[in-house]
Amino acid sequence: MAGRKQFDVDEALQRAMYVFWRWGYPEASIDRLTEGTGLGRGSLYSTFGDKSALFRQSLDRYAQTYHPLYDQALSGPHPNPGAVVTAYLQVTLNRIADPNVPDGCLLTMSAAQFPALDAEGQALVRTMIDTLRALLTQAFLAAGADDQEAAELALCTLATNQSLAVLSRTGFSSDDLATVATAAARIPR
Amino acid sequence: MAGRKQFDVDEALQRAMYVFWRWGYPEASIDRLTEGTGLGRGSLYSTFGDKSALFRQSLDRYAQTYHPLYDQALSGPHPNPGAVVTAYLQVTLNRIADPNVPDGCLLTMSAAQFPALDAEGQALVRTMIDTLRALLTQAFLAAGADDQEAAELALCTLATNQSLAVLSRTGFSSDDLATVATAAARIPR
DNA sequence: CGCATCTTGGAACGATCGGTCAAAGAAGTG
DNA sequence: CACTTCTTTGACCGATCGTTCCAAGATGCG
Repeated sequence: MAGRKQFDVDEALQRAMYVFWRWGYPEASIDRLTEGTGLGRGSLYSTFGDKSALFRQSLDRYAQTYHPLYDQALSGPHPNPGAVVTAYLQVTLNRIADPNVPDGCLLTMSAAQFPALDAEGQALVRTMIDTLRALLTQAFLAAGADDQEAAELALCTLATNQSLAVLSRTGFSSDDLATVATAAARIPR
Repeated sequence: MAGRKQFDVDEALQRAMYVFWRWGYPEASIDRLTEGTGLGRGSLYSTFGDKSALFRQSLDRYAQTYHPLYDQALSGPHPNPGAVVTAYLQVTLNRIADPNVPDGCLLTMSAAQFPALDAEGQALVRTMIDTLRALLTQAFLAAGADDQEAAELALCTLATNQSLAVLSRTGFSSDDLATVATAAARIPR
């Protein structure tokens, strides 16, 4: 049962990402990862390296998949922190369509578990948040905000996104999430 | 080295709470709990029961300690979601004074790791969040908001608190936290 | 076909997990 | 002092952790 790879690396990485997303790094055991990906232990290790490396590749894939949604959501004429609701509800709809997609946000969950990550994981999470913050700041600058406004709006967008992620983890309804996001949209500049 | 209890139960519970707070439930190993509390395994188990029971007692203690800060922060004439900054910065100041106090918020961290908790832990976290939500709603009703406003402001306060907790986990500065909280305070009713 | 190359599944490793238990010793009571 | 009661310490349990490794088998090439 071997010879050439019998699975799609990208698809396996996506499934591994879901496992980390759902369970968090500490509870994403190798057994859960092998079960979630359908790969054997040997394939998993030879393809992605150890658990920490797989986690970092999952974070990378996550950013590549979901960060563009921010640009999209904030590219309108009057971007505001509540615009993340667009991106967020898109993910929510994805989740309803595909029950494999967990609640919340992998990056936010990883940030919450920060002390439980190893040094490399912590460094990557910090970098990703800094990158996202810079990306959001650029979006608000592009929309005409001055430096201070852009910095503040970027921070509030980040904060709104994180709270939506945490709220959804404990089963708050889409209506509640939308309420929070639209309230954030009313923050006056 | 025995006879009568040689430690203060309340103090031990407080230290155990810090361990869960810092590491999260899955990474709060019994070894870390014994080290953090200074108790032996036998004392820990005979006093508090198993790990899950100790976690729930830690959550209870957390609520008893920190939920009154919300009442305090929102008891003024014009409460708003940003008023949580008062409570939050108080905790931050506590943390600076006592380095044992971890970053973030135990309840928010537990919510983020929701799927990693057992059934009893999940039920307790949900109950605590519902209780907090009701508590906040009451505070806004008492301040003269109508039902819909009170519900919305309570939700936003909860959301702001959660984002402050997550942001602080990755080392965001007190200034950044204050920016988020004061922005939330400007949400118009 | 013969051979080298690679993948696969699963056995096995030491470490650590949560949890239990018994021996040892301190305190209270008479 | 004798005796009971309770706490503490640390060894120990089976299960699971992350990781390594190898035999078995499938593929591609000459």
